[in-house]
Amino acid sequence: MTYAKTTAFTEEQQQLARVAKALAHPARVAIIQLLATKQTCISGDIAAELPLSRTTVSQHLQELKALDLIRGEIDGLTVCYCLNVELLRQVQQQFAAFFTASTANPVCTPGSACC
Amino acid sequence: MTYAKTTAFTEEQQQLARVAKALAHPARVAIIQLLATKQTCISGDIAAELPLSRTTVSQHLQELKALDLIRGEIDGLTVCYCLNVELLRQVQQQFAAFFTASTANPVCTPGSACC
DNA sequence: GAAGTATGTCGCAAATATACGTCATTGTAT
DNA sequence: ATACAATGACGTATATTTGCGACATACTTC
Repeated sequence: MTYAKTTAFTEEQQQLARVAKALAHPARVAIIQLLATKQTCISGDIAAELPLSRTTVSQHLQELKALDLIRGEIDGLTVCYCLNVELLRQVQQQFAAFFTASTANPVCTPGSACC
Repeated sequence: MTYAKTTAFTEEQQQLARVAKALAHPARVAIIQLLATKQTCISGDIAAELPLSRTTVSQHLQELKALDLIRGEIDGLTVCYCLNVELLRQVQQQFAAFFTASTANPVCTPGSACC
């Protein structure tokens, strides 16, 4: 052990990674885009639009719901899923802050003096 | 087989998911943050700051490099990793567009008439 | 050239993600 | 009540990710 491992990951890093993981599958990206544009957001309708089986889509819905990015409302026999717009805006801020911090003041770029 | 699977995932959805997957691990988030702030970006130094073994960090570096989010320059015995700021800005735009489209005009929110 | 250092690749084990069929539950309609 | 529809939970098979030690390579230094 030539190296000392001093710091663990910050809560901020874990939070960003958690949300990124939720978006790390095309189906979940598609689900959010669907919910943003469709008037109806019934579970079965969502599944019908995706090239995956209904149960698989249901799983993806549960993952998004577990992070509270979407909410599900039971309406009789069907379930209506909606975007948690408020949380999505917060997440957007987090990503924006992360990217801005990463690109704002590049001290080390290819060819620069740092290396 | 009650459902017809008409559409596959768009290239846009896959691209966003690909980048999101790169950010879906705290170590990779931490690496990007490190590269953004440190003057030096030598592989070994990066590994020393993370609570992971050197080989594991090397793997995460390769993953980021595969997406061209970071670049590696061999400088004699050491390797200097730098952010691809240009690409990061593009990615930031992609995420911003995605989130904005998702939150801009919420037709279906909990309690609304859509369900 | 011999010794030492920095790095990436390889192989492996464990954990996690993905996809889907089957089933149980719950509500609707006849 | 009986039959049917929509949904999520469960089990399972396969694929991918994660983490790491051992090794190979390449460069530096003596």
